[in-house]
Amino acid sequence: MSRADLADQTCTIARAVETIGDPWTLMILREMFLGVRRFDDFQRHTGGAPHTLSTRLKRLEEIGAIRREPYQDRPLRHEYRLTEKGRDLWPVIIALKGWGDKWLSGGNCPVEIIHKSCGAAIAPQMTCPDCGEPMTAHDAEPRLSAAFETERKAARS
Amino acid sequence: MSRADLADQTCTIARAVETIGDPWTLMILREMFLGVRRFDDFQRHTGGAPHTLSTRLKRLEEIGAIRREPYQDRPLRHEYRLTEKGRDLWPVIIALKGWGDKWLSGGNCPVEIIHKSCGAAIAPQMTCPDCGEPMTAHDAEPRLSAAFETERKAARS
DNA sequence: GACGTAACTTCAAAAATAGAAGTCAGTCAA
DNA sequence: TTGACTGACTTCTATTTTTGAAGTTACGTC
Repeated sequence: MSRADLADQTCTIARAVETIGDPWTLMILREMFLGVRRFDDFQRHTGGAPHTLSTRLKRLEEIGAIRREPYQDRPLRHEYRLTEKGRDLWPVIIALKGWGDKWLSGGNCPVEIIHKSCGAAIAPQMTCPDCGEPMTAHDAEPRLSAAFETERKAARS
Repeated sequence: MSRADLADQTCTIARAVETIGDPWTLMILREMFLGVRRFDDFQRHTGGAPHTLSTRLKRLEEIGAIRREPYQDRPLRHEYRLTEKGRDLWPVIIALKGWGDKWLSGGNCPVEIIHKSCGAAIAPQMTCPDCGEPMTAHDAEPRLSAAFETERKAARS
């Protein structure tokens, strides 16, 4: 099975992974949340090869996570901006940052997140929207739909 | 710059991306959070090539996110289990799931998360640990450390 | 009119992935 | 005791992807 076939799976995690779960796409998203919008800046800050970045940006545009907008005529130049769909990826980047800060930082974390409304520098947390308690893997139990369960059991290749 | 060099960056997001930000690693993690522990089951459920999965599992073990443990002698067989470092990746997978459910599901999401302590089927949310409010990209402002800011400006290649 | 800039595209070489087949240490059934 | 089967891989080759350098286009500037 090739990576592209993950998009056909029932599981929405697999689809999300296929769509944005590659290193360079994630790096582009990091940059976008830091306010970067232009091709050359993506290159400078991520270090990715132009072709690689180009394919990723095209893909993100195709799926509607970013849009390409002119910021000047003569010569015509474009910049990339997050759409709502793209901005909704913020928790993914923040979750990666949270893990990186805790386990890979060696003490210093170069980017702080400020919560605008309360002004605190924070590490955002996953919580239960129902009872408001913070959650970790221990507090959660996955429940598969009947159809998905059947599909998984059928997977004997 | 090759993908591996992301590990040397100051930014902890880049490091996290280099470590676990590839499609097959993420798929393995999804499976682990669903309770899968054995090589052949990773193959069946992710569809990844054995060699690809093998390298990813080795890497995850190297960094201490999973450990390989015997579950029987004669013949000796091993299974993979998440360590604390690995379990801490739960928010990453949940964030991907949240986005996938919202934007790619086409209505039905095959896996529900049950919050054990309150019993509700929920979509975990990023919140500010300081004031307890739910957060999105709009509510957050990144603040770069002085050193990191300098490093970024220096990146004119 | 030579140089610079932004946003790419094209190209060849190197690296990674896919899928099939093979390996190894054992169990189980006839 | 031969032969099939299991689980967990490793090896192999063909294909695909990525890298990094160089080229392109359409201007503005000195």
